[in-house]
Amino acid sequence: MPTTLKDIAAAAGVSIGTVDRALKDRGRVNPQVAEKIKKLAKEMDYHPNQIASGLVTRTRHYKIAVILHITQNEFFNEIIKGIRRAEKKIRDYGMSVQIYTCDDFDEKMQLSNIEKAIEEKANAIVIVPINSPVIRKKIRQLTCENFPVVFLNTYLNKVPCLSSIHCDYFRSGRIGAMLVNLISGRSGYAMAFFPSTVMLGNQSRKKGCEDYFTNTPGVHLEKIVELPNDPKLSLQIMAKELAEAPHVEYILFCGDAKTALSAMDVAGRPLHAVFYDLSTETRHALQKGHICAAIEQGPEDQGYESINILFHYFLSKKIPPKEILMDSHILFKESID
Amino acid sequence: MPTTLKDIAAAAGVSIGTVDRALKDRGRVNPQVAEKIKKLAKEMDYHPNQIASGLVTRTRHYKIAVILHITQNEFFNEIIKGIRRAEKKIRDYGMSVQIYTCDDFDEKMQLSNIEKAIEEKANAIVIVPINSPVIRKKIRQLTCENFPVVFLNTYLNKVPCLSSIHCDYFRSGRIGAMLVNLISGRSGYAMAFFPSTVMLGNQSRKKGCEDYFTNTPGVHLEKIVELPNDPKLSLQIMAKELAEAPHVEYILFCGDAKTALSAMDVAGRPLHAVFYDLSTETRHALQKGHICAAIEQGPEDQGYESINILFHYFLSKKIPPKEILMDSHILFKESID
DNA sequence: CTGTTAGCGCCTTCAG
DNA sequence: CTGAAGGCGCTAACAG
Repeated sequence: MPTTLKDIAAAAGVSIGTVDRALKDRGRVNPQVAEKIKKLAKEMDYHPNQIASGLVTRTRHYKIAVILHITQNEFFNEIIKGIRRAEKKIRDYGMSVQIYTCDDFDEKMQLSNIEKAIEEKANAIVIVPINSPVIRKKIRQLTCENFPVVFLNTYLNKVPCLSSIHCDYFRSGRIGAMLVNLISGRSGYAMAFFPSTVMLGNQSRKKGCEDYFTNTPGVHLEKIVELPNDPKLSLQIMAKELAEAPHVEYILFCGDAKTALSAMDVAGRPLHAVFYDLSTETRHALQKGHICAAIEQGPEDQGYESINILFHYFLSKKIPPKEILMDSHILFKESID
Repeated sequence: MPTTLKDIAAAAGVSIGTVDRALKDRGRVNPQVAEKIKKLAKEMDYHPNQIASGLVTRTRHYKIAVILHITQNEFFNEIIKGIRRAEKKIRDYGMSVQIYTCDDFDEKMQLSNIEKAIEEKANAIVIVPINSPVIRKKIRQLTCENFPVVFLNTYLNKVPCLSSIHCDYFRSGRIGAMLVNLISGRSGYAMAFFPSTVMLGNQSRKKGCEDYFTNTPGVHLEKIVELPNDPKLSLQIMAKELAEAPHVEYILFCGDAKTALSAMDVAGRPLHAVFYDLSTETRHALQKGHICAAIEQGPEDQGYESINILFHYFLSKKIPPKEILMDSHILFKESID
């Protein structure tokens, strides 16, 4: 049977109140007594019972604000799924989650969402930060005031935060490149289409991709095309690029799957593709053999983990790692049938 | 703020005790009152607070016995890691885990371990069952007596249990086959080496592999070789098979990685291989490019989940799914650098 | 500086 | 059939 505060109190000949204060460094306790208690706790292998603490924590009603950078898309629906799963768990501990959505990449709106969250007494913020001066300044300020901010899915350069959760973009870029090389049989021509590098994660992924191709023989990477956030425009650009480079047979794509599938259709020639993320479309395309592989970047896990670290932070003042990298998973048709 | 029993009691004008009895169907409560309470609970969106229940459950000291089929190996060390992780979590709830190891595939010893566990008042068993009549009979009997038994990593045909946790062997077989086909550039000759089909999971994996090759053009599968549990003997067999089929360039392997790497070395010609599981050796071989890919079959998750379902079973009488399939993950050099 | 106690939500036992 | 009360381990407020 695990040791409790009561056990230690009995062993030390003091009250549980004193033991609690000593172990949690809440002061107001004779240093020598505290020393003795701490030693005893170690000897008796004491670990605080988290669920009992949880019952107490419940009365404090911690609120977590989740601030997105867009209204929604399929990738973020997955992230939200993870957030909801975490929410279910932390509810028993009296913690709650409030999600603030945003017109796509509207920095002013994101800023006002931050302010609204603070007004509404949020105790922490999970944010998909838009890379703009106002947002950067605001978050710097919050972190300075010791307000916990967690970056989700992407991050900001030189802006401090409690923790930053995202996939390993660089590695993800290398994996994508490797897969294209593999499906090509290590020859021929490939083209990569990546989203705007305004989001820093995308820069990193691009670098990973470049790193692989410059260091590995095999398929030749014709170019990396950066696509805008607008689907129609993206489709045009993609179609044009593919038309202008008829020797390209292999594609690495990150963005809205529907767009890419249309562009491939328009191209009117067999194209072998690797897609990032596993939207419904991507899943179907994979099943039907329209694309060769997909790289899933753990959106659900990211969402869950962003809430989970704040849960532990509130429950036991546990400082999370500065950066948490989630795994990417490689999927083929055979993985999902 | 989430609804509590107290809230419902107040709303219904009865005591907490009555509400509790009504909602948990513990009887001894006026049917009409019970009806009213249940309706109220639904309306007020009541969900029992798991951590509060946990504090109470603590006094019951549930014990889970984990019964392995071997002393240890690297794959099972990972499984045990997952079990330990789960143990940490359930300790607060007054539950404990005791692991019983076994001389390799010694059915008599496994049987006596089961009996020992029962004697020592285990409330549930997680077992990697050896496929032998005595074990099958014993487990059938236990399940008949409503004693919770969970199969871990493998299962027994027509032997009922509370739940069975393992990877999707058939799919895992298909994925391995697909990877070999992919790395071969869809031509040439391959050979597969699988462990003894005494463990039913291995049968399934083999079938998945055969299924893929009979339905997919590309590399030709020369044969599937079943390896014994003995490393030295395995090495001999593997070396012999590879020597007798000098045209074979591609290998799919499941078993002790060191054995396979030695055999590949002995063969003295370039061989491109896909290995199951991610032992230290496999990881190194992957990093150094000695093998092309690995398929990780989630041992850590399996271990964790086996304990976790019993945790929920004890905490809230939640019946787990009959079968829980864990994901396999595909790994290349780029996934682990 | 230290001890005592109420209470978090739930479950169980014991009275009524 | 129903209510009251104690207790799980921990925290915090208060009394000493």
